[in-house]
Parts: sequence; C-alpha cells; structure tokens
Amino acid sequence: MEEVRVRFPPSPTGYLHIGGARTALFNWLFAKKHNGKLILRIEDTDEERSTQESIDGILDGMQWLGLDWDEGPYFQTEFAADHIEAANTLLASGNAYKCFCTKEDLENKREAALAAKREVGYDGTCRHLSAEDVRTKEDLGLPFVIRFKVPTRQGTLAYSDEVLGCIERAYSDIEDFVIVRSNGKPLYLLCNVVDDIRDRITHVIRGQDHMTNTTRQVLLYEALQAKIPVFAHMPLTLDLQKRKISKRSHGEVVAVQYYRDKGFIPWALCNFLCLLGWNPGTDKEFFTREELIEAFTLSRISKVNSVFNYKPGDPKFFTDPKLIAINEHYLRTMDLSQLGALVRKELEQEGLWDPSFETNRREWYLATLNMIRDRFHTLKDFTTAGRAYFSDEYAIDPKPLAKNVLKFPDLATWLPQLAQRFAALPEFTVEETERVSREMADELQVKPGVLINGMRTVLTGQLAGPSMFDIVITLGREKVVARLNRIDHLFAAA
RNA sequence: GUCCCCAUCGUCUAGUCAGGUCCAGGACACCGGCCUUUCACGCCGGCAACACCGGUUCAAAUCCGGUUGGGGACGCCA
Repeated sequence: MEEVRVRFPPSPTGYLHIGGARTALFNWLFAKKHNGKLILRIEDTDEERSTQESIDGILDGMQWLGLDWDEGPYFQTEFAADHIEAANTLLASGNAYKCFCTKEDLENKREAALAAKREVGYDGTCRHLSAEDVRTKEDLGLPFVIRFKVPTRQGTLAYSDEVLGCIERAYSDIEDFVIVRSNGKPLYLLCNVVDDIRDRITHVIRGQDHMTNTTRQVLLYEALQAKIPVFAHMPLTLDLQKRKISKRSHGEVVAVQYYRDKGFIPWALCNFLCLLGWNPGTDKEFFTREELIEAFTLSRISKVNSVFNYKPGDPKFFTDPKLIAINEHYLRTMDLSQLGALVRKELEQEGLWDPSFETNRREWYLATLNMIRDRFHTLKDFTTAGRAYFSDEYAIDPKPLAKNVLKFPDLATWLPQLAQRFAALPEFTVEETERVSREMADELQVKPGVLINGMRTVLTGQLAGPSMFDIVITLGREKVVARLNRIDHLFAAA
C-alpha cells in the first residue's frame, strides 16, 4: 500500500494559533494512525509578511504540543525553481497564458462589478490574445502575470471530500486565476500544488476556508498530470459571534504560546482541540496519545464549524471553560512523576526548585503535589496558591486573613500556644496534631474551626486547602511551629 | 451580488447515510444535595436543544423540497 504522507504548511505571518494547531494535530494524528509521515513546510513566499520570529514561534509551539514531524521544516522559497518550471510547463502546454491587464483596470472592473452586484471575476480579456499580440506587448516591455486557463467544459468539476462528501462546482464559475505575479514570483495556488506533488502528499487535510482553492488546485493537478490527493476539509473554529478566530482580532487567548505561559498541560490542549470538530462516536472524552491515534478517523470529523467558547473579561473562565476542565482533569489524574517534571519547570522559573526534590525528598515532593493538585486549575497554581509548600516567603490572601485571623484577635496568643503543644508532642502525626488541636479548642470553648481555619491561613496563606492536619504533617513540625509563632506579624501588619 | 458548505441543549457533541429501540444520550458550564474543620475533589440529582414551513410515510431529529439563519470564498495574500 502507498505510504500515507500529509503535511502542515503554515505561513509564518504570525504565531501558531489554536486553529493552526488543530490542523497540525489532525494531520499528525492521521499520519501516526497510518504509520505515515508528517511533513512540515513553511510557506514563506509572502516575503513582506514572513518573519523569523513567527517561524520560531510555530516550531516552538509544535514542539511544546508534542506534535513531531518526520520531514522538514522545508521552506517554500527554496523551491522557487520548481514553481517557475511548473508555470513554464503550463504555459507551454497551453494550460496558461500571459495576461497584460493592469492592476488598475482589474480593480476598476472589480469595483464596477461589485457596485452593479454582478459576478466578480476575471473577464478573460487576455485569454484570446493572438501570438502576435502577445509578442507585440512583450516587445513593448509591458508587465504581465500568468493566468491558468480554466478548461471550457460543460457541467461541473467534482471531487470527493473525506469530510463533506462530493463537492461540485460549475466550470463556468471558475475564473482564470493568476499563478505567477508580474514580478515573476509564483503564487500560493501553484506553489502549494507543486510542493505537494514533489513531497508526494497523499492526503490534504486543511480548513474549509480552502474549499474554493481546492477546486482550482484540482485543475492544476490535472494540467500538471499529477495524481490528485485525497482532500479533507475540516470545519473552522469561530468565536461566540461566529467570526473566524484570528490572533489579530482575538489576541493572546488564541495563541498556543498563551497556554504554555498560563500553565496548561500540552496534551490537555491537544485533547481539547481534537474534540473541537471531531469525536470518537462514543462518550469517551479523555485520551492518551495512543488511544487518540487509534480512535482518530477523517470520517468522524464534523461538518459543522465549532465555537471556541471564550468570553473576554471573565476572570474565572479566562479561556474556554471546557479547556480549563480538561486541563484540571489531567492535572489531578496524570502520572505523578510526569506531573513532577512539569511542576519542576514552574518551580525553577520562580526560584523555588530544590534539587533534593529529585533525590532524598522526591517522595515528599510527589506526595505534596498529589495532596494539593485536586483544587488547582493550571501548573501556575503550584507556585502561587501552592507557594507556601515550597517557600517560607508567601503572601497571606487578604480574604482569609480578615475572615479567619483578624476576626479572632485571641489567635495571636492561641496559635503560639498550640505551637508549643505541637513542639512538645512525642509523635508528630495527623492523629496527634488533630487531637491536641481539638483538645485546646475544647479548653478554650471555641469551635475547632476557629483554630483550624486560622492555622490554615497562617500556614499556607490560603482560604482553602487540603485537610489541615495533612498540611501540618507535610510542612513538618519545624516549619509549622515557626509559622504559628510568627502570627503577631499578621496583626502588626494589619 | 455570485459560487460553495453547514444547521440538535448557552458551548463541545451522540443520534441522520441503513426512519420506529429518541416525549433525544454524554461532556463542560450553571443550580440543588451528599461528604466535610475550609475550599475543592468525588458521588447523586436538576435545568436545558432537534431553526421554520411543507411533502413522503402507519411512523421523521433522521428522507425530499422550500424558507430563514450562519460560515467560507470571490487578491499580482497564504
């Protein structure tokens, strides 16, 4: 059987955004599923808008997501000779012609057509130029573009789409499109086909916004006498106003980079993205890589555009709530040592990493992560809400400070007393610390919650957290006693 | 304006090709309950959709036609 070869061809005119990442992901899944190859090709023929920064951003984004490619990155500009050769072939075979219409003429005609609400498209002025006319104009040094000569046929051009089924378009609706600029540089429509032929691409999986390109490109394949690949047009990702998402109008929240910076688990983003416009036909929503590769098929890609459910300005749901939920799921269920590696990077960035977490304190490190991960949303929370577990310098959240500490001024003496009892305990265990805490509350005739919640605030700076006595044991007697004794600072500061 | 594509809860979607098992299932979000020293997690329950009109049929979310709505394309961008 023929080897499956797919490609991801981003144009380096902006960072990798989630729409592009999803296209890359689908291609990657398809390649993996069929033991095929994924080719990464940077389509940089738009010299004015292509930037190195953007190329780096795309490669970084792919790597972070774990979407590895088998060939490339190739750069389209390196194959300019191929593109020109193809254009000349088309010219020679009569499938293309030189067009001397000026930009101004075309622009005027276009506007007139739009104003008159007529069909917009090239009228074919230069299509029937005689050989002499062409030579005369060339001798005059008039600039020209090369246009593809769409065959004059009755009926429709049809191709079978793996997602949408049979797609048809009347030949008469396809205008003679430009394949080479007047400066001699070939355009996307041609370059893309020439590259796909050279790279032996078998399946073209791309967005539905390419559908009109596809009909024209099918003609190009035909004229170049090349085998037409299988096409699969994926639905688009829209915003809540049903507008195509773009970095320009939606900002950071659609950039892959944003999710790395916000502490997302790369695979959680992949899992979310694959569910946008695809489903396995079962209720299963969480997949390992292997499971997803196994389950993935083009035929289960949805025909319907999907909405990225992001409302600007919501502090709780700073991106699609389902994406956050999926990230939380992985955060609390993923393999602990894998989580440990991800959190390590966060701790290192904040200067909180201790090498002993990899050696003699590894067990403590992983157990602590396991204890606190249940209420976290992203990896960032380990160094913010979870900071007190890794550092003695942590902020006290004003809300619990007021509610659990300042409201009970007696805690200034009670908690140091409790610290003494902890210090005197023969065995520093969950049971014993809980016992003396409750005992003391009883003596003071206050609810245990007063001591417990006050303690949580002082020890972790947080309103909420794991079971108090688990925290106490995790932090260890020394830190607990020291922190409880420091409580007067909180009253002094207030 | 022309051409192409699409249409199930607020969002992601199952079900449509092979009509009945669907007064429509799951997930997220939201609401309520249980658990509990806090907050979560977890578990249980609730709210919530077949765009509209007509046709075919004993029977339509499902097939057909139309209407409406949404999206895409119409560059010497990719």
